[in-house]
Amino acid sequence: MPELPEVETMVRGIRPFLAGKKLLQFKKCRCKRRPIQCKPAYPQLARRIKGDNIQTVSRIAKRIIIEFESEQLLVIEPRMTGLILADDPPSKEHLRFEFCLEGTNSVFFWDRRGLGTVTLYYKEEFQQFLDSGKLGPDALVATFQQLFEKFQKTKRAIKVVLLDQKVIAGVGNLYASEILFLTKTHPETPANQLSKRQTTKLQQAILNVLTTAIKHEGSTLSDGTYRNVLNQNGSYQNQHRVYQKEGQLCPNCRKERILRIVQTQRSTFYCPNCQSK
DNA sequence: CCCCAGTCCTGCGGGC
DNA sequence: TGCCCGCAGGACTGGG
Repeated sequence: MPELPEVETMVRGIRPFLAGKKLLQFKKCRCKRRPIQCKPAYPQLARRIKGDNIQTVSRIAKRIIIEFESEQLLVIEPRMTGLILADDPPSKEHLRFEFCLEGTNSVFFWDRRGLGTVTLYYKEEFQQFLDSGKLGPDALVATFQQLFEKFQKTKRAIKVVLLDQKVIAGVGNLYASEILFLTKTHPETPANQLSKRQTTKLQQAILNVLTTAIKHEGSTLSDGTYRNVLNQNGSYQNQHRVYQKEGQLCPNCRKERILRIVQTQRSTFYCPNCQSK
């Protein structure tokens, strides 16, 4: 499940294949399944970028941003199982789109569950979206002050708040548990009960966990879905301390076992000893 | 406005 | 052995 580190790894991987290249065609693959959500609808979307030159490839939170010379932005959200591949895809069955490029290999968007989305914006239109506040600050640049102000405004559990993309954008279910373990914070702690000192620690842990995960090219879980653009596994799953470790001894205190609870229909993992209320 | 349950989707694994 | 059901969760929708 691509979160910020996995999407960052994808972006770094496809940049050499896409930046500075002419997009001959953005081709929809023959796929019998329900098509990926596309705005504007295909083929209008493809028509607007056919023959356009790709200038930059970047990332905001869990979104991939491909900027064209025409000042349009193609924004890809991989969501649960979407992958960008510069290699042969794992199965043709779930191929969704092909970037047909001039003088180089194709790049593919592959998505098993098909929950991903593709949206084409005009530059100013995307800026309006960013200004609307629907997306909070990117997790790698969010400041202590931004976090503390938003935490103060809600008594929702901190784990739930970390997943709220309006508060901080880029953290997903996996990294939220890992981050709270590092700061020894109970996941059910009301956000407005976090002190300035605890919030400072949390902000540092967010940076620490996400940048370390980027260095390890993200996490490939047991379902094996996430791969980098060359179809290789990430390795941060080997550094996981609590995520999917229910029943195992806590790697910190080595006394208690990791618990799993459900918060807003999502699993949370924590150590009841290290992360006491 | 705030918050949460439901929804989309497919593949896997447990239980019978 | 094979079928069925529940579960995985990112982000959006609707309703209390």
